[in-house]
This record gives sequence, C-alpha cells and structure tokens, in this order.
Amino acid sequence: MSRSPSSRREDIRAAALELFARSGYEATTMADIGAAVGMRGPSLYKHFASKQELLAEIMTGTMTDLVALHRGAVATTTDPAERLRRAAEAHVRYHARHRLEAFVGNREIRSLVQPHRERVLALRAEYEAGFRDLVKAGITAGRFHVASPRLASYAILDLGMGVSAWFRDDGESTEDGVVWQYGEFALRIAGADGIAGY
Amino acid sequence: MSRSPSSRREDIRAAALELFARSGYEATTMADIGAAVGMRGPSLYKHFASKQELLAEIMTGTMTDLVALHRGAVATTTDPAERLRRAAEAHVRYHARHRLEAFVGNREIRSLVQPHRERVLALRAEYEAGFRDLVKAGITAGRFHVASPRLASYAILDLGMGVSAWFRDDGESTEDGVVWQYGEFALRIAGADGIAGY
DNA sequence: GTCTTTGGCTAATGGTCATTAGCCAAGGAG
DNA sequence: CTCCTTGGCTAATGACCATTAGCCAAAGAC
Repeated sequence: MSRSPSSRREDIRAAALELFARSGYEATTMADIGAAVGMRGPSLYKHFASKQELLAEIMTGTMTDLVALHRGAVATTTDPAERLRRAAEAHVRYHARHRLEAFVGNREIRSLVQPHRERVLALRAEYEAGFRDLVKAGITAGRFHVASPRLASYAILDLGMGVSAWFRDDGESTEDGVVWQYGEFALRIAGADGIAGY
Repeated sequence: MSRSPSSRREDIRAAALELFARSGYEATTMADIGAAVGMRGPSLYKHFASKQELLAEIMTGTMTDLVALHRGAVATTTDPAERLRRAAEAHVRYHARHRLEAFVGNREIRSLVQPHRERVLALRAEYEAGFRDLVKAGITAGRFHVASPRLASYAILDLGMGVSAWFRDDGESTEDGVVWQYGEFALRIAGADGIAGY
C-alpha cells in the first residue's frame, strides 16, 4: 500500500535525521537516505528540493521547537528559581526526548548554508538570551548567587546539549530522572537559595 | 628559507586542525589544507600518509593530553573537593587554551575510522571514569551531596566541552575567570559542602 | 475509456576528491 | 664534482556525489 505524500516526506525526513546524527551531514549521501526509505537516491527529489533543504528543515524545526517550549515553560510563574528550573527541565527533556534532532541541531551548523544558517543562528541567539535573562533576573531578585550570569547561562545550556550526546532511556537513567537532576544542577550552578545538595 | 621537516609537519597539522574545526573533517579537502600551508594538496602526502592520519593524530593527541593533565591535577592532594576542583579546572583550561583541539576532538569522532577510533574512545572512557570516580569518592567521604554521581560527572564533563565551542579570551571572559568559575560550577553540581553561592 | 498527474526508475551531467605515479630542482653527503 | 635524497610539482587514476532529464506504470479525475 503506498504511503501518502506527506507521510512519505516524513519518513524521508526521519531517515535523514537518523543518518545525519550517526554519520554527519557531509558523510551521508542521498543514496543512503533513499536506501533507508526503500527508494533510489534521485527519487528523493520528488519530495525535497535538495539535500540542504532536508538539513534546513530539521535544524530550523528543532530550534523553533526549543524556543517555543522555553516560552511555554516560563510563562506561568514569576518566581525566578521556578522559572529557571522549568526552563532547564524543558531544555533537558527536549534533548532527551528528541536527542537526534538536538544532536544534529548542535553538530551540523557548519554544513548549513545561507539563508537557513543565519535563521537558525538567530533563533539560537534568542534562546540563549532567554537563559541569560532568567539568571540575571534571579540575581537581581537576590535569589541567585553567581559571579557571572553569562557563564552560568552557557553552562546550563551546555548541560542539555550533552544529554543529546549520551542519553539513552535504558533504565540506568530515565528521562524523568535526568530532567529532575539536571533541573537541580541548573539551580546549583545559578547558586539559587536553598539549593545546596542536602 | 625552507622549514625543517618536523616544523613543516607541525604547520600542516595546525592548518588541518583549524580547517577541521571551522568546516568539519568531511568538508575540508587536502587542497584546502595544502593551500593553507602554501603547497598543493598532493604534496601533503610527503609528510602525512593520509587525510585520516591527520585527524587521528589530532584526536589521539588531544585525548592523551587530557588524560595526562587529569592525572597530574589530582595527583598531589587527597581532599575530594580539591581533587574535583583541580580536575574540573584542568578540563576547562584545556578546552579554553586548546579550543580547536578540544572542538575537533569532540565533534569529529564520527569521521575517525578504526583502529584510531576505538583508541580515542578508550581514552575518552578512561577520562570519563576518572571524573565519575572523583564524584563517587566525594560522596563516600560525605563531602558531596548529589543523587546521581553518573549524571553529575557527565554534567561536569559537558561544561568543559561547551567552553571549546564559545570561549574567546576577549576580555569579557578571561581564561582564568572561566576556569575559576567552572571549577566552582563543578563543585556546585557535586553538591560539595560549603559551596552554595555565597 | 481516456487523459492527466504522481512518483519511482535509470542514465546522464558536471563536477569533486583522496591518493598515486613520475618528474625534477635544490640541497646535502662524500 | 658526482651521486643521492628530499620535497614540491602536475597529470592521472579510480571512485564518488548532488542533481537533472526523460521514461513509464499506476492511480485518480472526469
């Protein structure tokens, strides 16, 4: 039974994502992607304009989702510590749950060409500014204690990115366990009141 | 004036490193590397056996240096917090000071072929185990308070890796400032006694 | 039943790339 | 001075790759 065009396109996108994560964009060929969905490489061009369009769609989608999740996470509270915890948890949960998207989103920016690249970089800058603003607001409120809000926000962001590289929901770590623990780490990094390990 | 063979080889290695960091191993050509050192691509083969050898040398060297620096950092004290701080500081300083090596070392493992790849992965596993052991030792001594030593050690490692991606010694952050702050973050993540932001 | 559209095929296009082969100028050794 | 080695050159080898062109079977529309 043939697949609908939009589900076929989604299959191709999923196959490309898996191969880009495993081998890298440059080392993945259209023939590889085609083989993964049961067609020849040149047939992909009936569904996608180019190999670059595949990468652009994956990376833009990832960054758009992260920004939206961040906004949603911090929207319903004004407490600085709660906002940071929720933002960090959303960040880590996304990296655990969509680890291939997060991994490719982090790793393949060098292969993304204009204008997609600057669009993704702009979204990334917005996202990073969101974390920095959260840390600064906490310091201003007297709730966080850290010498450098800039370094703290970078550190918190990097924690999530690391998760996409190693996390497997294999029992040793559950998604919820990692999300909770990393939310805690974010508050520790920020030096939030009442967070000190016990 | 011609350069000595070993300094020529070092120039090629440095050029390759810079290009691998900027564009990625796969997207960098031998012609690119040759142009950077003032010769044609095929001439590189008088100094290196292959493009892969260049990558392997960079990545193995980086991992070997990190393991050695770690050993040195923890060798002269037995206090758990001091050991973790020193290990984290060595880790971050390396990533700040050798950010291209660290960046390529983190990002290009997918392009490294056997047997180099398993050698680098083994060194990486040893290095990661070193951090995990430090965190566990601190918990055993009652000095650290963290639910998951495994997650804490991953988090600490990821902090340094992030540094290689964004750090510039540009005044806004100095190497010493970042090293100190990140050493502090490592202790906070581990929930070290006496570290709570103020 | 006929015409149109869709989507997968193969062959081809235009180009790229790692690496080897062989040449030769320059420098060093004896 | 002669011979050998080194290191950079160009041309070539063998293979690969993104993408396009054109064909055609199958399915859908009327």
